[in-house]
Amino acid sequence: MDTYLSNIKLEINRSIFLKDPDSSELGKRIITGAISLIAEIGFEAFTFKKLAVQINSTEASIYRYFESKHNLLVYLVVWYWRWMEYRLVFGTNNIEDSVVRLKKAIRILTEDIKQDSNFTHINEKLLNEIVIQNASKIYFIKEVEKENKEGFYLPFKELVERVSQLILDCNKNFMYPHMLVTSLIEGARHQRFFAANLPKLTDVVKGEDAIVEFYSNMVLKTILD
Amino acid sequence: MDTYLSNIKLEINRSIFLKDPDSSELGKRIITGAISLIAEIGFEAFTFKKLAVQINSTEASIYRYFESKHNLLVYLVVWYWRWMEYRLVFGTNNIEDSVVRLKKAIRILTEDIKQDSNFTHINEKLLNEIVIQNASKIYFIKEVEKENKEGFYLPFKELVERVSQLILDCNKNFMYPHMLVTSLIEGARHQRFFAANLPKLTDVVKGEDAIVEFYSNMVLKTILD
DNA sequence: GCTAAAGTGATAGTAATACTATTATATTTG
DNA sequence: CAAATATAATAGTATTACTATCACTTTAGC
Repeated sequence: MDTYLSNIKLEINRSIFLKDPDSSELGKRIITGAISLIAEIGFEAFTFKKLAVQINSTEASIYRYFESKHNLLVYLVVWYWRWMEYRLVFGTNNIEDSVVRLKKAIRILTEDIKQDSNFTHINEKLLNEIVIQNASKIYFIKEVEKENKEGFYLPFKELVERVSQLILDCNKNFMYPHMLVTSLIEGARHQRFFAANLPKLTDVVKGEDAIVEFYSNMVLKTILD
Repeated sequence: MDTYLSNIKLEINRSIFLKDPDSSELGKRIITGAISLIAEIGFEAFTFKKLAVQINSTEASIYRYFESKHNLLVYLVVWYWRWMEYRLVFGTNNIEDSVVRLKKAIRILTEDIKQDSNFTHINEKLLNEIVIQNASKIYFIKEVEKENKEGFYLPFKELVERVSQLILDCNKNFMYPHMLVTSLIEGARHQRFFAANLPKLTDVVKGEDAIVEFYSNMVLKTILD
């Protein structure tokens, strides 16, 4: 198991929030509370009013941090991708062999998430569940172009670009690295959702992690001749 | 180009609607109008009130067909997967060679959608856009278990099962056919969305259809040794 | 051709949602 | 200690996602 640095603060694009939730005690309670409440009742039923009750604050106070519940979700998803990128860079550092490095990267991106205690007010396991169910809701909207211009998808794009480079390190002639990486990252999360909720749509194998196994195999066979 | 049968009626699970929209003139106007309005303003901004104005009817009348806008979306998506299955069965019929048949199936599932005039009140090109942006919203919800029991996801599951069988026809030992098929079907639609809105997440190649090419190659390399 | 039933339209109403605005009271900072 | 800032408390608004009622019209069965 890798050991990470303690007390990292991940940088989040300032246009996502009105006031940095990481800059105050209330801000952190908003994030902690939002993660637990969205995981519990789902994003559709989640409201700032309910969150305010849960964290003993008020709707108006939460609106000083985020202009909408949509933007709060964007914040959580963006934080998640920055965290993934951090895990990826940390976990693939100093691996010389490009294929070994890519395999490690795929494992990091597709494995099940356990608790990570480096970011005290964020429950990564619950956040992972939230991302699995809701990540695509931040871009499958009419306002995608506008939010793209504001940089909301940059962390995801940068993660995809980084992994694409790892693929090109293995086969510099491979033509579709980005397609492969997005298929891998989104696909793996969907498989976890299907395994838990719609098992006929996936192939659950007892014991070892079929999802990591499947995507490792898929990527390597696709890029190598 | 294949020629299909005319005037097919696709069977839709009765629990999705209150009254079959295919059984009346108003019902068909609701479907036609919903497709054009959702494509235009997006599912989030879409309301029965706005739809009523567009089709010169009333909110209450639409509620006699669908109990919620969510269920109307389910209807559209379910219709789409039944239509895809129809295209698949029709298009792979009488192909003896299992690899040739699978390649044809992949093309049918991943190619860009042109107009299909067999279902007069449904604009398949617009419906395809709606499915690309909104299909996952019918299952990424807290009520997934309940809606699964009502059979809302059956058409998608049956399509996935059918393609999984085509894969097993090529390699009966392949362990993860469902994972591969869902990665393929969802992935191809996401790539089209990325190509149009977030091009850094995909690899657009001018001229031929990179998406069909990529997924054909991915599937065949993954299943064959 | 009449009656009953079903379909549709018109209108009204409600609880909840997603905010905005205002004022008062704490807390922090210089 | 004063000034600025953060938060709480409260109220209010437009919209949404429905539900309910009643009247009118079309259709179907006898």
